[in-house]
Amino acid sequence: MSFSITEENYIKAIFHLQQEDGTVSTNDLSAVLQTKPASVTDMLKKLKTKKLLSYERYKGVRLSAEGRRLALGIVRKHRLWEYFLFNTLQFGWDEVHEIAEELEHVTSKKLVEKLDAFLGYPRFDPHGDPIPDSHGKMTVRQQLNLIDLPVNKMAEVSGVGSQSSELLELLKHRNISMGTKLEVKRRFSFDHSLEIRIKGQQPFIISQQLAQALFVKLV
Amino acid sequence: MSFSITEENYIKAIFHLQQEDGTVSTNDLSAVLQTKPASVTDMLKKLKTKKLLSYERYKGVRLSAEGRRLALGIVRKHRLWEYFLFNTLQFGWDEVHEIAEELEHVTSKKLVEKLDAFLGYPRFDPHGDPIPDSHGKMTVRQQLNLIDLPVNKMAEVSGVGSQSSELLELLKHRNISMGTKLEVKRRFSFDHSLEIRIKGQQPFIISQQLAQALFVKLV
DNA sequence: GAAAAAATTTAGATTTGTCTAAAAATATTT
DNA sequence: AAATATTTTTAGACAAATCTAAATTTTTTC
Ligand SMILES: [Mn+2]
Ligand SMILES: [Mn+2]
Ligand SMILES: [Mn+2]
Ligand SMILES: [Mn+2]
Repeated sequence: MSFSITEENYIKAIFHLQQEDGTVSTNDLSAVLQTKPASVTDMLKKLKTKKLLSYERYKGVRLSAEGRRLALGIVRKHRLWEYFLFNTLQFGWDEVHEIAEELEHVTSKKLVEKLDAFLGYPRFDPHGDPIPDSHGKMTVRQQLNLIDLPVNKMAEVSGVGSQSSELLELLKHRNISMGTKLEVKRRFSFDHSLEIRIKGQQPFIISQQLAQALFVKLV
Repeated sequence: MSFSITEENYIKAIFHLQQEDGTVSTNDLSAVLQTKPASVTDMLKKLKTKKLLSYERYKGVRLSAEGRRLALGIVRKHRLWEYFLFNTLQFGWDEVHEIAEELEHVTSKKLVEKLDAFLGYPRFDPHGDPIPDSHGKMTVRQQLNLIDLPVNKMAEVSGVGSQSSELLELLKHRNISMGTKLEVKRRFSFDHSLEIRIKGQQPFIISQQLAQALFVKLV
């Protein structure tokens, strides 16, 4: 069976929302996909008949095993293309997501496998998110929210919590990117801001919001 | 203004048919695009209102300057992706066209330019067809149909007249590919077959049909 | 230059994915 | 537990791209 780009976008959105919530509501989907709730309801009925998810009126939705498999395939393509755009074509962090949003729908299975091989079977995309392998398995990275990093422990930036261009703009300005080594020097309880020091630079202060959007792993 | 994948496929098909004919008929388009003539008529009316072509009932169709510009952009993307698939990802000759048929619709302008730079600004795709540059200009290669190559003149394969998998299968079997150096040793008027010799191999005979599907340039 | 054949267009219907407005179900307050 | 608010679904409509069947125009044949 094959699926339209629209159907694929729904399945991927449900997959991501499910990570947080378990079951996914019509309104959440409508917000993420920028469509009206009525349209979401129609599509859910359709995807149910295609056995990609379980759905009962007013009860929310969950992917079936088949739906999950499909979602993982799309996420795999999305993240592999992001890796390609960032590492091979030198795109910026903030530019890759939007383009991958289209590339993820290219259907050739063989293309995905060849691209994966060409890139050297990368395990994480430019935002630090894991890339599912051809069986849908992904490495779970034990990463820590920067806000929880103990003082004076050296750590390395390994992920971001959002791909908004606003966040990525700030990170560029602050000179923080994937792999940046840093430690927390001090915590200010007034506004929960943090003083951090990037290896080899002067310390500076970042907001609570920024710290919550960054993930690190100890080194 | 932006265009749907369907609209882009129509514009590209008209562009290719125009190369041969000048003006393009509804039936020709319907054959190439595998749709009914009635559907083609509907789309032509629509593309006319978008100023991509000139069209009058029963008179056939021609791209406008704007339509031509769009077509060249799509052809550029198609052939760059084919080059990428063939040279970077090691796909076979016969596999790249179908995949490029999808990739050509990815919208990012910056992606095309970065891809072009990464590939080293190639001028010909894996089938020997010229790749338009970012201004829509393409190198016209002075190539010769193999059927017209004089006897005992060394030449190099530079293009194929079709991308059917049947042709490409035969070429693979016969060990002929882009850049193969060969000469015509003899011509048989009975069936217009040719005896050719690939540099460093024993001579063998190819059919008229095959010779007509191959383009060469003198070396 | 009619008549017949072929090409093309029109009319009306269908599928997909969307929308608005209104109704129904569920959740939250008081 | 009623009243109110929120969420979700239904009903009916619409644009895009397609189709079939019938009508029209152009081209070819006699
Ligand atoms: Mn997408
Ligand atoms: Mn990502
Ligand atoms: Mn295409
Ligand atoms: Mn080609």
